[in-house]
Amino acid sequence: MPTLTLPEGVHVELPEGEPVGAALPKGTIAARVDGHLRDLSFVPGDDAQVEPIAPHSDEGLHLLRHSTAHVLAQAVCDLYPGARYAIGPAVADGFYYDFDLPEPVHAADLAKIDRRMRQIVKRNQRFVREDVPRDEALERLHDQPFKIEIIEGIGSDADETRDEVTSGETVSLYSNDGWTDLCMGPHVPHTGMLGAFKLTNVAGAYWRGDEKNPQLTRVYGTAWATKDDLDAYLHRLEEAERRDHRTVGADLDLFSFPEEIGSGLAVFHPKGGLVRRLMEDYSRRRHEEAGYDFVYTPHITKSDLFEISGHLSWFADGMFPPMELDGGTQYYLKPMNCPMHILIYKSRTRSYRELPMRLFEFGTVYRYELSGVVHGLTRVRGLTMDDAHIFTTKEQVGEELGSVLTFVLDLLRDYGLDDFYMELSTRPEGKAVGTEEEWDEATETLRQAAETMDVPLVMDPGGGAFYGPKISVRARDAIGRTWQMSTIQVDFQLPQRFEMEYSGDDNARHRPVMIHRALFGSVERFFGVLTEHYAGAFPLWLSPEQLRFVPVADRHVEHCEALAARAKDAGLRAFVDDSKESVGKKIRAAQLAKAPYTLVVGDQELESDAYTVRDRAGTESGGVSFGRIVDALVAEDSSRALEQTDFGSA
RNA sequence: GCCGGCGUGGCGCAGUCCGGUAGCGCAACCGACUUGUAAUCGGUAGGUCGUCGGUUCGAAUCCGACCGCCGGCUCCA
Repeated sequence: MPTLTLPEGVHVELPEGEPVGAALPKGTIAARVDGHLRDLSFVPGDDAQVEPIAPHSDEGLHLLRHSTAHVLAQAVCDLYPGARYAIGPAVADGFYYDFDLPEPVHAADLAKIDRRMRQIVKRNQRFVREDVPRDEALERLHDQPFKIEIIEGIGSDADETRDEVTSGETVSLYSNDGWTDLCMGPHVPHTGMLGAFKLTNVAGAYWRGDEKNPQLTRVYGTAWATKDDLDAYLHRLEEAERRDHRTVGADLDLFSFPEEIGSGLAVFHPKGGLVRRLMEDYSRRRHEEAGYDFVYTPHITKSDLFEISGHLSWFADGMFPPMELDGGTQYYLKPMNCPMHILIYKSRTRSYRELPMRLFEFGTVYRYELSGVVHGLTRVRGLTMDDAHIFTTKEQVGEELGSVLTFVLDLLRDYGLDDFYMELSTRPEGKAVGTEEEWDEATETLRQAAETMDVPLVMDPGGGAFYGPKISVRARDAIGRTWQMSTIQVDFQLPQRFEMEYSGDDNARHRPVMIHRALFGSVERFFGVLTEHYAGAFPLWLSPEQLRFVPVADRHVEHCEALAARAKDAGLRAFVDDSKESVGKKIRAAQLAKAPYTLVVGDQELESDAYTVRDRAGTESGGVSFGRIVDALVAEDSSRALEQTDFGSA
């Protein structure tokens, strides 16, 4: 009977034929053996280097979630005889399992499946691994066509799952209580180690992610190391729901999507329009200071333009269908601004002295997004890009990219986002124009610029646009979600397609390089993200309303109006709530409207000219003069502060 | 586009399974109260039940198509 020595000095005896995991110290699941995540029933020998995996670690959670997925499949097979199971991996925050079922599963059925899963958990069923020849596996899973398809694919050149555990000669099966699944493992030792899980929803998903394949039923769940972790996660979900820009947008009267206009086409109401204008105005100001020139271009164009650019051959499906004139000429709504900006460049011959040329436009474009993907303001069919195209010489690209990145991060911070990472997306195989050398060069230029920033960089292989690689800036919001914000792309292709040129100092003609960049991406989407980031409580400089007056009685309205006029003279957005409601009700209305500051004005204030400031948190500060309030708010507004002013307690 | 769910006054919902011509709360409007930091009281008005078609003596309710929304999948220049 060999003995295994774990790093923390724990000795484990290996009973013949028993999984080691069961004998591991409490809180330890599976292990890392010689650098590989392993099922301890297959530890190669007692001289192996074994590190226990903590349940809270990424690997620990992965094991937990994948094992819970097995239990889910087991429960579904019990409850739906004839069910065929496909794949069930761990994913971020949880797991899913895909099934082909004899009858549809509805959200209401999840409770039933959950109960069955908990029975299985209670029985402490061992996860037992067997490595069997392929023929035997095919026989044992003969009524599971998806598993057969996977087994037949194992070991082939296209198979990426192959490693030294799944050799191709044999395949590994994991069984508990007679239910068997094809699986690389590893798993937790037994089902009793699971429990902090919850089935969350049921949805359709294509087999192997291909829309040409049949659609399966996917059951999603979340699983955590402890009940507290699970509760914390569910709480985060609730918090995200509370911040949902679609709800907040309706509650605060910011925007709507009238059905009569069409799917994915937003209208901004006065308050939302004001916030949007404040966002745009600041962006314009900064772009002007950074040397951008503002241009305007039409919304429709003849098909020629997008034939030259290549958009029509790659993205015709994503464009609204053309309008055809009598002569047969086709006009399209523009899905991109770049070709229009290129034509501005091409309107006359250009000199190297004019470069870099930076053309900026809040350009409204239309994209025919599939009906199922339209989502609030974050995925729409009509959107306004804060789009700029920078034309540079080849020599200038590196430096320009560096300053663009600095500019972008700086500006995003002003809007209140400061936790970033960058993603470098490379050539999409089979969906790209230009030579591999050009792509390598453009990618390398981007990488070098990105590496000068003090922000982490991750790779996104194959994620680039058809004309060039891109850097995406991703930002984490107030509750830790990441959003793709700005994109910066280097493009050698469109300058070629449009035969762009400039005269160099050598009196020869040269081809400029083009940088595409959008900071908000889409103004609508950025608006939605900020709404969720702030949960509707925008910082003062972006708030549609800054100071609200609540008169105690009708006789105080006049004084409030006078104060509001003073505030407006100082450049503040002030509002008097003269509705005939109780003070309590008006305070409540101000709070629900996320008014940054509220002043209740009654007889006391008329006499003393000292006010009690109520902020969004409901904190009251008394005895503040109106002059001081105005000065403080003007300062908070102009500094674009993210925190509210502290007036101190009275 | 695909799978599943859903669509009832401005908003949130009940009624739909078991057809018999709509109800609640908030908001709006009117009146009383003139109010001190998160909801004063009373009253009034407002809906061809997403749209079109079908079944039926009769449809919010059953069937079909379309439009739109929600959760995923696929997609995202």
